[in-house]
Amino acid sequence: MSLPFHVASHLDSALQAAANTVGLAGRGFSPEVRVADPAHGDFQANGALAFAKREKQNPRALAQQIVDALDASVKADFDISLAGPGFINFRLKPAALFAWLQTYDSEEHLQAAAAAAHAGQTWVVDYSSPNTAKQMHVGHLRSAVIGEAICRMLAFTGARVIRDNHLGDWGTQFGKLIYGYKRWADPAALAADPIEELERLYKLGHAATPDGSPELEEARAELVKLQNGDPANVALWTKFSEVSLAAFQQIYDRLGIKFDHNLGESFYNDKVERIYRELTETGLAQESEGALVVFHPEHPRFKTQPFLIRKADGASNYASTDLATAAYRAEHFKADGIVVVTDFRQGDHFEQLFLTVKKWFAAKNYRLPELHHVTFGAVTGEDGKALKTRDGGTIRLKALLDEAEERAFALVTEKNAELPETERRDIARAVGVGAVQYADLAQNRSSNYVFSWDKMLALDGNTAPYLLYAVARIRSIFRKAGLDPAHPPVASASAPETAQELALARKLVQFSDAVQIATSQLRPHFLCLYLFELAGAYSGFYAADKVIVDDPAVRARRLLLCHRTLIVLETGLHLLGLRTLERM
RNA sequence: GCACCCGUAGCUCAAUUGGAUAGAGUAUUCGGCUACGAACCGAAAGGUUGCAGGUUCGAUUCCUGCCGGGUGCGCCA
Repeated sequence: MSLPFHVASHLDSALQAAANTVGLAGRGFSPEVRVADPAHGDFQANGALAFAKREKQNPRALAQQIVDALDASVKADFDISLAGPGFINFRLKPAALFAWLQTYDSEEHLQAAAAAAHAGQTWVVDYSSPNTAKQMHVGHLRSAVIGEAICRMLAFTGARVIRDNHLGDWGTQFGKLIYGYKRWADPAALAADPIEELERLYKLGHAATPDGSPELEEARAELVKLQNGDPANVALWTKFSEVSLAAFQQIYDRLGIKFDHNLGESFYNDKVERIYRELTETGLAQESEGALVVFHPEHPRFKTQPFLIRKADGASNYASTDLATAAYRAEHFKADGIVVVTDFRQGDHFEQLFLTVKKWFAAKNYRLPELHHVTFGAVTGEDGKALKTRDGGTIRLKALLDEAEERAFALVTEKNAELPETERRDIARAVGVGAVQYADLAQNRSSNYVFSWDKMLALDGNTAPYLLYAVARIRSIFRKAGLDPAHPPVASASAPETAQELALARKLVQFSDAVQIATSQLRPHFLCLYLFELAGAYSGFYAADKVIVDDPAVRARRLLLCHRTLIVLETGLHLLGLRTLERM
């Protein structure tokens, strides 16, 4: 007996087949299988209700018919019952739970099983995307953290993932920066903290070039020289990009992020002529007040709110480069899916962009990838307002991560003073940064996110420390028993028996469902919620059932559960971008 | 003015997209370490899901109208 990885879709197919044998084929019956409240079962099928309503049948009788026709293997694996107006409830029998746990016995095997979802597909994920010559601040956190988790989930489910950092590395601000740089650059400061110095020079340049001033004309001239390939200005611009990327990478290293490409706006600067030409010749774009714009007549708002793709002065803007970017990703990377992770305020822009891309690609007969704008809400302080430092300044990402590590270090030292300092520092890095990442991922990304040190570093509740603690406790059992968790002695293990063993096993089997829903909706919080529930089931099991007991059969049975919990927790946390620990 | 997001227990959040008695954590009150990490576990209590209608076997979810908060709407990205 062996169950497929994704039990819910297995049940879905079985129910569909059963429905076909009782004459429902081709009549739009859908089983609607989902994870159930434990009070009712492990999985439930709701499809009989909707179908019976539409066909004016008795839903309960219909459900009974379908259940009767189910394949014998399904009846062998599940206790099946009808409830209420026509719910079909499925509860996995212990032997079936055991079979599943035996099969999925490592991170590699879990991944191999999950890889069917996006096998053979290429997905480009555009996230983080800071502006060069500027510090990364707290506003950049969510895109980086959510984007990386999405990359990992897509890769885990079989996709070839291309991580593309769409840098803001082009535009009018560089004229002012070069203007400031040429007058006031401090070589020592530039060597010590280049971004800090570039920000200072930009502010000076900006202040020195007010609207209508001759200084502003000079700054514009610097920009034109840059755009025309002036060697000195191009060299400066290149230097700005290089030092910026080096600084960004220090942040990315701490967050476990490594981009495949840094194709910023500058990369698309020379690829916009084609956009103007093709959108004009397909009739999508039109001249309006000297600019080139796209209207969408079928849209209530975009029929009058234009999508401006070329400014009246002939210059490109981010609509033009984003259109070129979509084409490049579709053609050069052969993307099946494109995900752009930015805050919700850019919703209008991407809605217009995607509408335009769909019409443009259709008109030219280009293959259209799936297009997803993954949005998220603002990060606020506990007062509900934008997160700021005490004196009202912007919180830098580096400072935020430093503080997370310091707070975590104080906690680890308080709880585990006997560990050597180097290990406590290492633990603090994983716990502190992990707490920041997890707090961001654990809540539905569409709402605003209230930033609270105390909540994210709490050791109970849906937090990184709670999950990392569960991992550390499992590893501790193996360590104390002198066992290698990579090779658990579980050959003589048997099916789960106690209430806590069964509850834990049931939760483990639902991992596939959690990955599926989090990935298909590009919402990592579904995975977080699952991992929290799994860790809770493990803690309940841990408190009730001692693992290292004399009875070899009981011991093997419980070690198997410990081991499978360990791999699922670690796999899940790695998918979220967190590092897991041996001790904490 | 038009549009989008949010509004759920005192607080911070879930609710698998229309399913069963709306769930967790926290705070409060009890109980549990001579068992592998008590950084834990168990229990109690806490709700007119912003308000008012509507759709149907069933609504936190969909529709309409209000009320609050946030955000966006031609040459920044």
